[in-house]
Amino acid sequence: MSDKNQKNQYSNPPTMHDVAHVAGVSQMTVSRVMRGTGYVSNDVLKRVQDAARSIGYVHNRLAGGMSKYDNPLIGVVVPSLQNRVFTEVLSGISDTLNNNNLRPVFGVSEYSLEREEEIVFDLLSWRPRGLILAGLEHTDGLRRIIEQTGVKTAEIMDVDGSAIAASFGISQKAAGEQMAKHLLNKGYKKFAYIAWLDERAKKRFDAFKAYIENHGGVISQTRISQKLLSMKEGRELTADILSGSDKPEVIYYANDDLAAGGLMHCIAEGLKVPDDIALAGFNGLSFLEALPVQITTTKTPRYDIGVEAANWISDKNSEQWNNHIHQFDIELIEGGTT
Amino acid sequence: MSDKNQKNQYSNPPTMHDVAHVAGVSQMTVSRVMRGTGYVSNDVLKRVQDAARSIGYVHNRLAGGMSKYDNPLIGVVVPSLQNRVFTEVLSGISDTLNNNNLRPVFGVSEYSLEREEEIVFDLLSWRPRGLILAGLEHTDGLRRIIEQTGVKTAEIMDVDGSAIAASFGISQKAAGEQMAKHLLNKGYKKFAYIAWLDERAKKRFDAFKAYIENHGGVISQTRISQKLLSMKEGRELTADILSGSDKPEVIYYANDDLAAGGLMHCIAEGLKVPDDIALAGFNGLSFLEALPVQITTTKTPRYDIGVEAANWISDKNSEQWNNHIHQFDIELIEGGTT
DNA sequence: AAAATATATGTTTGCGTAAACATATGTCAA
DNA sequence: TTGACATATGTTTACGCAAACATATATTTT
Repeated sequence: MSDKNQKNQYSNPPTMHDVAHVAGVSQMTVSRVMRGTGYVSNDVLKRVQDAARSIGYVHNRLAGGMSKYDNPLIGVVVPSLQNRVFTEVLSGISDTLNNNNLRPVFGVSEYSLEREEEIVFDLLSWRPRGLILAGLEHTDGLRRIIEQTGVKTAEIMDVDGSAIAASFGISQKAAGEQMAKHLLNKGYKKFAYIAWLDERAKKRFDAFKAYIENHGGVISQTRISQKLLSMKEGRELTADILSGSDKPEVIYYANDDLAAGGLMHCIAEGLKVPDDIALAGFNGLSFLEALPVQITTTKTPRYDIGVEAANWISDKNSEQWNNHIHQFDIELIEGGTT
Repeated sequence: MSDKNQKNQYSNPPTMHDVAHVAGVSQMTVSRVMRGTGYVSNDVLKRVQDAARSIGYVHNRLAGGMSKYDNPLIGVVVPSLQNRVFTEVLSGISDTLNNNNLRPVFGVSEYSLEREEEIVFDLLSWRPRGLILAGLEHTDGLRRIIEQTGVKTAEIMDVDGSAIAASFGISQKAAGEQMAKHLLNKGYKKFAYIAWLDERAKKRFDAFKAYIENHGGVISQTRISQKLLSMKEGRELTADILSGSDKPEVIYYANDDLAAGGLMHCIAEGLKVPDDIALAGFNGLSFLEALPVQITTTKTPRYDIGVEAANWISDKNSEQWNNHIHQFDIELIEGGTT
């Protein structure tokens, strides 16, 4: 007699039929209770809930919604979990989906479009109600399968390009131009740039560079790495740039971590920011406020982008919003000593 | 003639039968191709793949694995996505699950055990193969449902306590003691502590405090906040502590962000670290390396914890490892100027 | 008091797949 | 030449649930 795993006489794991039997109702009534739809009397409601609890029944969502792309699941693919920007967007997405009783299923593309396509293909096997992708650049195969399956898809971070259905983000182009304009107005003419190969950073810099060069400025040095950079590399590359004889007046960084690293170099070397050298970052991460010197940066509404995208995906009546572009405002934060 | 027999015009969305018809094979053969199991000739393999692509078929995992808790899905619940520690663990989990062809389904508990239970209940409705939870503290209801369903569960971050099946993390107690010992050896006697109400930080501090007080030291001030703290609050609370007359020799922080905030205060005020005031953090986040002064901290293998937990969950033959505790080594990093 | 409506529950059926089993052909050693 | 085994494919069936529809009982309206 191996009743070791046997919780009771019912099937293991228990099904709605088992619950129905215990509660003395039909399986369909149990289904109604579990989903909270249709008419159920208070008496039956309680009996079913008690029965379910007593035999350890857990609702099985795989069985019912087998055919349609309409499960309370949202596929989410981001390039990386190591980058604060994406985890903040994710946080907004996660919170919002929670409020709408949806679960995110995640994938990380590692900044590879091919990987992204693979992951999306895999995620679609769960017939999710929607999909959230980063950026507007995707493989043809990915676009095709999205069109064929008709999954509702939101693209986040970037709005400079054409969306599959809806995009939520900022104009990278506008951000680059705005920063260029601001720094030129401050009287700076000679710039350096530190970044890594990122699609959105590139869009930003292209706009930045064009504006600078069209208005009498010059970008005298650039350091563009193939691999992901963080604060530490920001410090090193800044040291590298400032060690030469051709010193810039400003260094523009692809993100705040790099810029903060640059600031650390300046502090360690006793350089005054922005008098000896001005620094500009991107994102407006909150930790900047804790630094001894406020770095100039562009504040982006990362959490809100996640919230809005998730809300759009959750909204059953938003199909008509197709080809919708939700461009978020950015704010240039001026540097200075705090 | 019922139109059921006339599946010549393919259903929308397409099914394995549709693919089978196009490829001229049986549905079962398509199933074998999709899952890459059993025997399939190269000729058929290619025909099926082409057929699937041509009609835009996407594998449907909801249909087959309807009954068992054995879907290629892992439920993951973390307290927060705003805390770098968890996103790094998540990163390890995500990478490893990817390698094992498993997908994470996420939930965020917001440091609430009740919320955690709700989320787990919801995640189980997808019949995941496994579950990864943070910490060893859970509600009774959660423990019960895990036992009843028999889902393989890994608990991460902490090993000071008893695990449901397996735990992967560090000994918070040992970390607190190690730091206490180190600082006492350095000759410090008077300590302050800055933290927020976190289960694991509390375990650490309890051990830290006990050791300090049993060895002639004193904790003269503490600042314990109810809400999440970051670098900025670290700076403010440090200013607060140092503004009084009863100045400590060392401040121990619950994490590196707080400690870095403290360092920023010292830099802004021209205080020498560690001569005027010593600072100790926890985690060993990589950004510390970029700071002008290396803060003393405890380095924890966050990514690796995620990797190992995910590996254990992925391993079909790891059931026998029940009641397995995987305690990771920690490393005390001494501060100093870099 | 009959009809209309709201509320509450049950019955039948099919969703798309994979397990279990059945069948067929090819290959190789004795 | 036999049969043992590897390879390749097909058939039947059950999985657990929810949609569609049917029925039954209360409650309200006319």
